[in-house]
Amino acid sequence: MTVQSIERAFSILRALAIGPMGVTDLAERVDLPKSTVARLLASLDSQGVVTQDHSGGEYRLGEGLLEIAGAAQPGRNLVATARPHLIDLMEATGETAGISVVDNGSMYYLEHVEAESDIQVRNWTGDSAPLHSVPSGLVVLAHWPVTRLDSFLSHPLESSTRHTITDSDTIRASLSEIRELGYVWGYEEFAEGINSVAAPVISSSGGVEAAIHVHGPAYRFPQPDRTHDIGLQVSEAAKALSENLPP
Amino acid sequence: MTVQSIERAFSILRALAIGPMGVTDLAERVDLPKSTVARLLASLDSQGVVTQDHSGGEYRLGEGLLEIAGAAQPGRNLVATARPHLIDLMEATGETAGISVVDNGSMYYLEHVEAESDIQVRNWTGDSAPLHSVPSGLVVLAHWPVTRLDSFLSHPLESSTRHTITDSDTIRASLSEIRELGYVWGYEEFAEGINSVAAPVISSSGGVEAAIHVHGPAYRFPQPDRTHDIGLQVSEAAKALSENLPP
DNA sequence: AGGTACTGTTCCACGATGCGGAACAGGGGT
DNA sequence: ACCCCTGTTCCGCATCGTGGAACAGTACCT
Repeated sequence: MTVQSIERAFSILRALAIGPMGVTDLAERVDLPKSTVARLLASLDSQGVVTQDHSGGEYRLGEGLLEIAGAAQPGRNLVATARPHLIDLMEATGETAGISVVDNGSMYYLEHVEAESDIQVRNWTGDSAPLHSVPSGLVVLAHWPVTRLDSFLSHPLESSTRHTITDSDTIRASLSEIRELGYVWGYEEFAEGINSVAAPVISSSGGVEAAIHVHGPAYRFPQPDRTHDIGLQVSEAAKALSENLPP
Repeated sequence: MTVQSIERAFSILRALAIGPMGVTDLAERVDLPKSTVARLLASLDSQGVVTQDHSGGEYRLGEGLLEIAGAAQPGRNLVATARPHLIDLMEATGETAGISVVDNGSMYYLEHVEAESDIQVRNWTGDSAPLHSVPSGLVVLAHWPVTRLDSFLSHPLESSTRHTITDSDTIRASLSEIRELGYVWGYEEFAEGINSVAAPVISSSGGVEAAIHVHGPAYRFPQPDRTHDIGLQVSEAAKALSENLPP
């Protein structure tokens, strides 16, 4: 069913992820005979995923691992796990649902599930938006440690539309509300004619790496009496996703 | 000399680095029987380094790979980046300073900087301690999302010494205080005769992955009038480290 | 120097373990 | 209904990995 050597190889890699170690320590840690660990390490070494400092020294994780992992674009299967939730949201609201991640100081749109409607927001996948100008960015900011938030807000904030909020104090004030509520609405702050709600996806380490959201044309979305209702749905979906995240 | 299955497993991973593929394509690419590839994939899947979209679908590289690879660089120089701060702390307090990370539900002691004193706590490097029994674990718990905290506290907590706090409500109550204060003292809770302070190292995503701490013999550490003073120093050091962490 | 206590590495007979051809099961497309 | 493709399971065979023990270095005390 499952291949023993692979299982063992990866427990070795995981052990090495903690820090460089020698064969003996490693063997004890993963509870395997030293000779076995040595052989597995030799194989992993020949694959370039581990290296030893000087011949006969400690082992550490190698470049080869980064080479492979580099291709695993951040959030590749975040998308896969998120999809079902996005589809639910889309069906519940009738509007486009999506997920985005923090990338290089902006929100990067990873995936979209389109509404079944003739008029809908365009596919934003692959684009980025400034954190302060989109709800998804705001929910991320709301969960950042203060020091990081301070340094972000200390740079001047640009406007995307005439509705964009660029005053750092106003933003700061809204963040605590966002933390309480669990979601936030944005009204044409990034693009004219588009409103959206977002909620944070929280990883098991407690950090916020992503947000999911629903976008719709401002003239019909949201129905004024459903803002809280829809906000809760997004928040629920985000919470559900947070819980069955891979790590 | 070299383990066949590992060699094969990594050629599969390398092939998947090109892009998501099905078993058949993959088998042809790496020139192996389909059944063999399927079995290897199943193993890799159980390790979380590959995932398939929907049961019976294509395979792609998984999050687990990033988890390991992420530690390839930053993990190794976490210690390097931390060292100067630990040395500062050690010199300021005259006691041993260290850094530990969460590993497999425990705090794992990564590195120690020894006090320049004849009597000092032993080198804890490489050992692990239950999260609830050490200050470093408590500061980590204090920054976990509630759902994860709940599941941790739902398991029975073991005592290490007669001072270990095992009541989940008592712990829960102390966590909010820890969040406010930024540090926490532990008095002989994990080992008799040892007191320690810890503060959380917060990554750029907002998650807590490590803690730094100062340990000393209970008879001289801390001087009762300096608990807050020393706590602040540890907290400052942790904050400083958090800020020049590699992303 | 001479020990001692480590380290990582190699050897090799044994048999558990992974191998792979072939048969199976489940979807989509036509 | 078919066909063709997918990923998955089965199972006997022997290859391949296993792990104890012996080896070979190296750093550290006496």
